[in-house]
Amino acid sequence: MTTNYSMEDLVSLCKRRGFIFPASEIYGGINGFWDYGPLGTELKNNLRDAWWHDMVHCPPMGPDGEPLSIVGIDSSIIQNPKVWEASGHVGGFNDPMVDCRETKSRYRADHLEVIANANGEGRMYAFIEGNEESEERARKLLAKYEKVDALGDEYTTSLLTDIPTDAFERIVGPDTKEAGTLTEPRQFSLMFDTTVGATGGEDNKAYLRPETAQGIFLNFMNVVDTMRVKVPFGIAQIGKAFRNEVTPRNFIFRSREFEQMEIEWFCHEDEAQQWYEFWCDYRKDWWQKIGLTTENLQMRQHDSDELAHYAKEGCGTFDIEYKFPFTDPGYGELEGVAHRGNYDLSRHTEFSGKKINYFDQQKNERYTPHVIEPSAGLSRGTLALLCEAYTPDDRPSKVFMKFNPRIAPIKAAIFPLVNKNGMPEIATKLHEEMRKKHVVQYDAKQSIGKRYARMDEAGTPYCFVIDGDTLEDNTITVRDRDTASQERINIDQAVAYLDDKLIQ
RNA sequence: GCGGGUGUAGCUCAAUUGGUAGAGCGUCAGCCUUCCAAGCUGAAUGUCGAGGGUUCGAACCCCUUCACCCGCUCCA
Repeated sequence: MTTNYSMEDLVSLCKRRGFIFPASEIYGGINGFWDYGPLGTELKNNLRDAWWHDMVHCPPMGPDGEPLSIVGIDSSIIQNPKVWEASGHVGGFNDPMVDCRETKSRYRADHLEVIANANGEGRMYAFIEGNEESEERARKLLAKYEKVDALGDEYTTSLLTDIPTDAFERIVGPDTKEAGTLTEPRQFSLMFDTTVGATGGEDNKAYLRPETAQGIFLNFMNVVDTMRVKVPFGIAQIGKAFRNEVTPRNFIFRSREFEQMEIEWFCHEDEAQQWYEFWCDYRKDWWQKIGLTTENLQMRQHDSDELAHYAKEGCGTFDIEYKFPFTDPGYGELEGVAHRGNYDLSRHTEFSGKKINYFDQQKNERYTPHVIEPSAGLSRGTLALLCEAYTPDDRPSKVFMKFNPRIAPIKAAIFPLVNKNGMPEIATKLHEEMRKKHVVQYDAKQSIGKRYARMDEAGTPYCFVIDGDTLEDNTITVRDRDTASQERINIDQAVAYLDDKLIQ
């Protein structure tokens, strides 16, 4: 299936119908931030609640036929800054980067070396550390520049980071022939920092979490000590995370403030592989269950060179990817299932000096559990649901949102066919009854066709209409969003009818 | 961060060679309407993305800036 609409069409509908707006729009917006409108909030909350229900309150059956044990937490966005040193986010991801103005290439400053004559005068040639081809090229160019056949000992290499910045104009980049094209090393901090306390100052610097996972690791012992859980078990958390992405792009797909739904599944090292496979399969099934179609989903194993620092060992990372309009025919990450080993718990043990492990009484064994992490994007999931639902059609609205009823922002609408002759009274009564259990809307304005069309764009799966016959025989019509077909049911059965349709 | 493009009403878009903005749809109100944006009448909404400059005069030309889109780069 190839996408038959553009992302701009979807963005336009989201704006028009109150799903998603640009953040601080009246001030010209702000790059990488978005606000959820009334319908977008309902949609996102429905996805969030479905996940929480299916993972925490009613988790799946494990391989042994017993339900999994998963508990939830909600940790603080700001933690002690040492957390991010232990996690590897400070240091590992604060790499200074160097850009080449000529070739537009970007390099990590600490991965570049420079070769020059020992007195440090004249041109210097940069190359990529550990890359023979690159180094050879630099040596050749330097030899040519110095007009020598071979470089002797008087030519030495040094780290780019040791070169004073006023000498950069004499450096030739790894992929260019001109000197002075490299920028000064610039810090790319992908974490937002902030200041705790009213007095401010560098000593009070803290970070907005770049992932919710660490909050779970921090509370591992608290949960073990209070919840009577036994390994294997999981801790789930949903919440905001913040990353200073270099290039926010593609609507809410890559934004700087986003929401994650993460489970850290703690297990014994010997069982990690088995659980890893379990979670890969289960999580893909779950996305299908929530309404994404098979042909738009794919599983992709990470190559070894793209693995995160915490996933270097163990069985790697699987991405569950969705075919978004802007990635089509490719796919974009929706959820990553990573084997984090015992990296995080070990690091926190090391950095905090506190005991973080698990004692298995039956086996009489104390160990640091391994972790399988199904980490899903709530924002990205919401976007995938919007993309999946967007259905161009020849009906009056030209498009309708084919949400799975379970996650639809509005479950049903109640209309009097005509706004008189006793119909509004009956419709109002039905609306008041239905809204006690479900998100429903009442609409009596304008023609019935317009009202159906409005609900089509909002993705409301059912419309109940009170008409002339209702006055005679107590029946109403139900109109199905996807087919526009109608059936008659007794008004007394309307609530049960909707209940039934929403249980899936 | 780089290159290209775009920015006019809630949405989609017009506005001749620079002469202080329009349409369709939507929204709202009234009438009318017994099942798919119907009909009639009427209404509201824009500092033309923002700031500066050139000009007698700028939506239009120039500069700066912001946001969005596409391609690089990045994406723990």
